[in-house]
Amino acid sequence: MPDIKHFDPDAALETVVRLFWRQGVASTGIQDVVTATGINRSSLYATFGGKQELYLAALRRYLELRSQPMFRRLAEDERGLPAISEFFGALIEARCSGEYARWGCMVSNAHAGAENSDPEVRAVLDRHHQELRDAMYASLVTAGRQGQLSAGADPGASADLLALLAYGVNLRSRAGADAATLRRTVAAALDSIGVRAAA
Amino acid sequence: MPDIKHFDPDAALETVVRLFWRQGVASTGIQDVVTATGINRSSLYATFGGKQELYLAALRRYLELRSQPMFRRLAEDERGLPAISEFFGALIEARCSGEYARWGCMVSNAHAGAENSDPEVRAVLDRHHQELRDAMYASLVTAGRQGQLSAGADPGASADLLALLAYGVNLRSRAGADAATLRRTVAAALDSIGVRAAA
DNA sequence: ACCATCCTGAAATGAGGATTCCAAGATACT
DNA sequence: AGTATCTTGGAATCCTCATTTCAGGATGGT
Repeated sequence: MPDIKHFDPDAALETVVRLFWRQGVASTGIQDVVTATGINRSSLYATFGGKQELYLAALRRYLELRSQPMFRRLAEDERGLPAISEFFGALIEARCSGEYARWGCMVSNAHAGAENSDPEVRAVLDRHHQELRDAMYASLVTAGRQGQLSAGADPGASADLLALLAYGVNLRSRAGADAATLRRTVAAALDSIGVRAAA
Repeated sequence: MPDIKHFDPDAALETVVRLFWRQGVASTGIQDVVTATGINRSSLYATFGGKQELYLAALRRYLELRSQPMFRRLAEDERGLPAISEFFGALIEARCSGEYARWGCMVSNAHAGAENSDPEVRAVLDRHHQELRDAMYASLVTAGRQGQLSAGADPGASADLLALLAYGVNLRSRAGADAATLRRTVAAALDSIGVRAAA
């Protein structure tokens, strides 16, 4: 009976993700969204609700479609330290070159803004951190099983360390950090965790 | 001949630092500044210029009065690894409890926002990073002179790593990260750099 | 062909944003 | 005391913000 939507909500939300990702929620107006998506204001509000709900939907989409696939791949990779090395390699590549260069990570960016005081946003942030850390942990346990870890290394603390390192990479890359330096830093971190010359 | 200022620009700027630090520049209005400082709009603009100049002045003040003293203390401390450990201890303490708990670091926060596209802001960010890294490096060289570093450790790469770790601590603490976990993570990082049981 | 139902476009709303203007007040030197 | 010079308070400006409203258009089941 009713009329049908004249646009694809999924494609629209992807466009919104990129807007909020690059500029942050506080610096992005609804007008920017209207212009970028080509959707009318009314349809926008009818489909997604207000700006806060739109941001939340975009943040959740980022977590699900951008972060979690990387986490899963890392956690399920059976190679141990090389998997972690590859994870960081891909991260630095994505942060420093290509379409999203210098955008940082949408979730990391959310940590620093005023949006993190919203409980629902905070929940996404915590979930992101938990899953990142857990993926690191799983990969480190795999590495340990294969004798890749140095004697004193604690997988739990190392997972925390590597997770925090990822946030550091995300932040500094947004301000123009050199990819080669970031790679060298990550290599040193992995080298200090693993048995010498394992990474 | 002229009338004299009826307020203390230095105290006012300190108030502004705290506003921008906590809420970010995009979420802080000039009205907020007027209310918090008690200064009139006209005097504000006559003294500091517009919002962007005010933010820059606040950011530079933060770097000079909050960051640099910590960096200097670290660089000049002759104890080596214990100095680095103490630096992170004080950092985590400041980020997780007391007056500025959950505010993060104003410079780290600036990395994630849209303000980082301003070249003058970017310059402050780069300067902050350079000085943080250099202080770490100096302290690591001191540690190396005293035989506190493990055989394969490279002071340069380790300095990069610890600097990025600090950004991670700043970010995650703003989203409510547990102080004990952060301490444990830092301890593990230092442990992996130093000779066993040195930190 | 009808019509209830939803979608769309553009304008309207009202709050809040940064910035400027100006009259009135305060200052310190002559 | 007079006056040039600066500060101050508060209103005024103009723009952008998020959100709502509503008339008209499109849809698909009957």
